[in-house]
Amino acid sequence: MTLEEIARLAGVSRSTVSRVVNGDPRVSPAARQRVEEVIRQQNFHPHAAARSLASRRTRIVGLLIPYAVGKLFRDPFFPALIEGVVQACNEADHNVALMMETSEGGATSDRVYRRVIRGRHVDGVIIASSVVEDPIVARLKEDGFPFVLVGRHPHHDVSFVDVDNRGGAHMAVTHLLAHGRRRIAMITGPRNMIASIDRYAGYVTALQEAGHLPEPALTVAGDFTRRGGYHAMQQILSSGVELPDAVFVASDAMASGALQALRDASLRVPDDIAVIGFDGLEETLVSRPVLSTVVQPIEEEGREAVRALLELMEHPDRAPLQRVLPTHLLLRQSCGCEPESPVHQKGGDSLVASSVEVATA
Amino acid sequence: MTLEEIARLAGVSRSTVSRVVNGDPRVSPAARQRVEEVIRQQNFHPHAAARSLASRRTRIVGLLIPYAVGKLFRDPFFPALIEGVVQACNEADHNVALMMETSEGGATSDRVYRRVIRGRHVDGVIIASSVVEDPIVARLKEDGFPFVLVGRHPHHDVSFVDVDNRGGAHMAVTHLLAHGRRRIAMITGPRNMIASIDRYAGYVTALQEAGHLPEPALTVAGDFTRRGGYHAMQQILSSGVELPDAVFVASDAMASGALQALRDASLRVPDDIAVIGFDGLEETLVSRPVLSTVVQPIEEEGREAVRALLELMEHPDRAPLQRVLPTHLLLRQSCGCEPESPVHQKGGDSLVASSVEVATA
DNA sequence: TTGTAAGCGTTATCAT
DNA sequence: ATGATAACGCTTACAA
Repeated sequence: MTLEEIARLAGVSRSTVSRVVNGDPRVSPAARQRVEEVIRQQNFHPHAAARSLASRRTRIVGLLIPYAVGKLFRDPFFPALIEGVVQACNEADHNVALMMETSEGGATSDRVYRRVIRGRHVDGVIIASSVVEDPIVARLKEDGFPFVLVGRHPHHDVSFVDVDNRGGAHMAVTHLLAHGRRRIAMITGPRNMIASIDRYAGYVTALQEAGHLPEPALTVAGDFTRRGGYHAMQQILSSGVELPDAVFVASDAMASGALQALRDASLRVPDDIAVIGFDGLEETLVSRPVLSTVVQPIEEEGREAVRALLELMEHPDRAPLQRVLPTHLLLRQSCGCEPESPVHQKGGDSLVASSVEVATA
Repeated sequence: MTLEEIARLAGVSRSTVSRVVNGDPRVSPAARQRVEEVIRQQNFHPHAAARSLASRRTRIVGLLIPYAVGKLFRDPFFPALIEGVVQACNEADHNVALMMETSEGGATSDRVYRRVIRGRHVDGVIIASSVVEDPIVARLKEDGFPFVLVGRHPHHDVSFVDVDNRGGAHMAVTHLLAHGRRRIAMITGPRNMIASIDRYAGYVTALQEAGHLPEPALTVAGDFTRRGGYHAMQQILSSGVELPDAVFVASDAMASGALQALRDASLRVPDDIAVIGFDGLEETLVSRPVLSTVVQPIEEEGREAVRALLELMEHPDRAPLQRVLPTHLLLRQSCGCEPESPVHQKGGDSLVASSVEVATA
């Protein structure tokens, strides 16, 4: 079934059918109705490749998971991001192509890049969770290919959507200080990820504003996994220096591991050590005590990335779009805000969308 | 840059360039070399849409996440499956399009279906985690469109890749019986998912073989989430009947919740109640006590689904391909096999690929 | 081994 | 408002 056949059956020309399909207003109501009827009868749908070839756009958005963050792909962060991206794409009648660099050393990377980007398989690309100085950025810029980063980029001339990592971290640490905590440790993410760096920066700033200096032995890098958080916490506990009375952890998964390590060390949370995490994903919020955390709007970030990309594709020489979404504190047991209770908290139900407001569940 | 221009620069015809690009052997070494040189110089890559239009294949595989399982998408099961799918696609120089039904009632569903399937946007589809009698199956069959289910289907005429859910469950319950447990409860997954049904069947069979009858109050359905497992366990504990001495849980996420509920109820695992989960995903294995579980090869399942689909696309009228991958037991603390230890276990490191062999970490 | 030429099913431009 | 007609960039018989 092709446009041509529909045209014949409806007694009009190919062009008219094309106009109907594409919602062009320059069609008489009579013709439109006849064509639509035939289309329905024949259950016709235009051929994607033919369309792309003629219109020079695929209506496909690429979602690239760089190799560097592939190991984190099992973290619920990515499903959340994907959901947001797909949702926005569905609304805009676009498709999503998932690009993952599955082997190291850039072998797959290069093949995928050539096939997908240079082969014009997609109209634009969203890069999930960028690492510092990812070479793909330079390559895309050079090729003049529309792209949006999830996670900010130091250069002023690239588009990105980010969450306020620094502000969120700052709020969390300031909150711990308000609880009277003075020796605040931090478990960061991988050092090559910008989000890690920003969260650390917020931690440092908050301490400095309170007249404290971050102590090197109290900052340990994890890898965003639960196990990484466990080991990082152990490392802090066994560092030989005076124990901290609080710890800010750069992801909920790591915070969950840290809680485990504290339990294994017979330390009470929040009595001995208060804990605040980062993410606010439902999946990782359930813990004993219930985790206080910095909530970031991941799905919204995905949606926003698509919106930005579509705009960039529409107006290729528009100035770079840079949007930072607010984070907010969700205060519960692990920081000492809520009393212990034997029932599960409904995390996420009372979240509000503001960077300064503090929600209590 | 087009084939035509490459041809001109290399002093050959369009066809020759096409042959070189597609690895056709009918090209003289001299010509091939010249063409390859020009292609490299110009950094040329064939236009995907033009290729698809002429060859009538897109080299795109659709990965469909039905709406019914969308809520489970945050479970690490899906990232694992996706990784397997993408990996196999990369190897075969195919792309993967992610299709999710993001709104209920089949609205998005229908739009996505028409656009992607009928618009020949993809050459075939992998359906992730099928529910009982998903209408999409009938539709794909009717359209004669190549597809593979992840998770078995009762009909003999559809292709699928599955894991041995029933056998895995059977092993787990039999193992609990071998530990001398007699009142074995089960927390199942959603009742409309075939995997849930199969795991329950394995549980029932194992009990029956041992001369026990499954007790209704000891079987509760969860939703595959941690919170669901928590509540299901609570329900079992408060059902009024004699407490079980073991519980088989249909997913590790739920098992993790169940462990929490047991801890909150001051019951000791495995002393008072032994627990075995299902999944074997690294992410959910970390717990106190370390979880014994049925390991299923999810990534491999994804890879295998792609292989089956590619074969089906190659030979459209081949008989349906049905492949069931083995599961195996990973025995650790929660069933009573390993002594308690304060350090984290390295889950997944010692896994073996056999349905009967029992691995101890 | 190489080239010629006819599609593939649309969109887009230009008349009418 | 409608219809010819020329792209779009490639694959694929078929011919040489």
